[in-house]
Amino acid sequence: MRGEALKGHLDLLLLAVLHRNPAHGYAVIEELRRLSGETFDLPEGTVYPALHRLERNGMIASRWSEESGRKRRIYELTPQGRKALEVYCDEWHRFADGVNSLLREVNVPCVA
Amino acid sequence: MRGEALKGHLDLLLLAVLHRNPAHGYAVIEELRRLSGETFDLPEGTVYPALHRLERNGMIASRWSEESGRKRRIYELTPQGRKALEVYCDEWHRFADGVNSLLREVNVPCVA
DNA sequence: ATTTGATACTATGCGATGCAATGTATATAA
DNA sequence: TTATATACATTGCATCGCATAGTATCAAAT
Repeated sequence: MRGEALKGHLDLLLLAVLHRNPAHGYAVIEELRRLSGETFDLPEGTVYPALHRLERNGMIASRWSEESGRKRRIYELTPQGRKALEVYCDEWHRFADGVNSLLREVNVPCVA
Repeated sequence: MRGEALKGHLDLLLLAVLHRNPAHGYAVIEELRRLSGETFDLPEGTVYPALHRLERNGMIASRWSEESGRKRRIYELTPQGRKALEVYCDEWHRFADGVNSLLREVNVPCVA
């Protein structure tokens, strides 16, 4: 997966994962990989800064957790984040419909 | 449509439009709007530099055309561009499948 | 005849973003 | 005790969409 493909859709993915369950950063990465069918295997340098940004913007909130001596920062959606997720989800569908519509119209010869 | 959503997918869209027919920049913008169901209404500042970049990378080739006194730069796919289009198209489908898979799994409440 | 709007291209620079790279620290298994 | 997986954080680069600004032509409206 080329990196640029993700741009502008990462927030949707992260909010979606956290909508399922509150989780810490490392778990988010794993869940993202698992739930996307191994499609998204994001590096920490991508996910951690993005989580910080989402928290800074009030989309998610975090608390420290210490289970079995391990420090983890647990993130969960705020009400605002829940709303944003719906908006992003709508935008995603309109975007995907637009691309698919175009590809259908021009009859692009995909390998798949 | 948020700008960032487009990132990393613009080349696919442009190559797809030019796969249908050779066209000049302005026409590409109109075709893109029309064929996407009015979803993509891209500014010139987005499309022209992108076309230049695609030409620089050997994906498309251009020639000047002067019909009815109007100077236009007509772009068309190169063989390399045709190949890249197939690759991008594959990547798009994997990407979209990944996102849709995730959204399904987490049961995101889209408005739509 | 002149203004307006659509057509058509070019170039510059900003802001946002994904991520490679690097560093720290702990738990567990070999 | 060495290695591996877990877990977090930060810095800076490269890329990219696009706002902005500028030039020029043609058609239609005033």
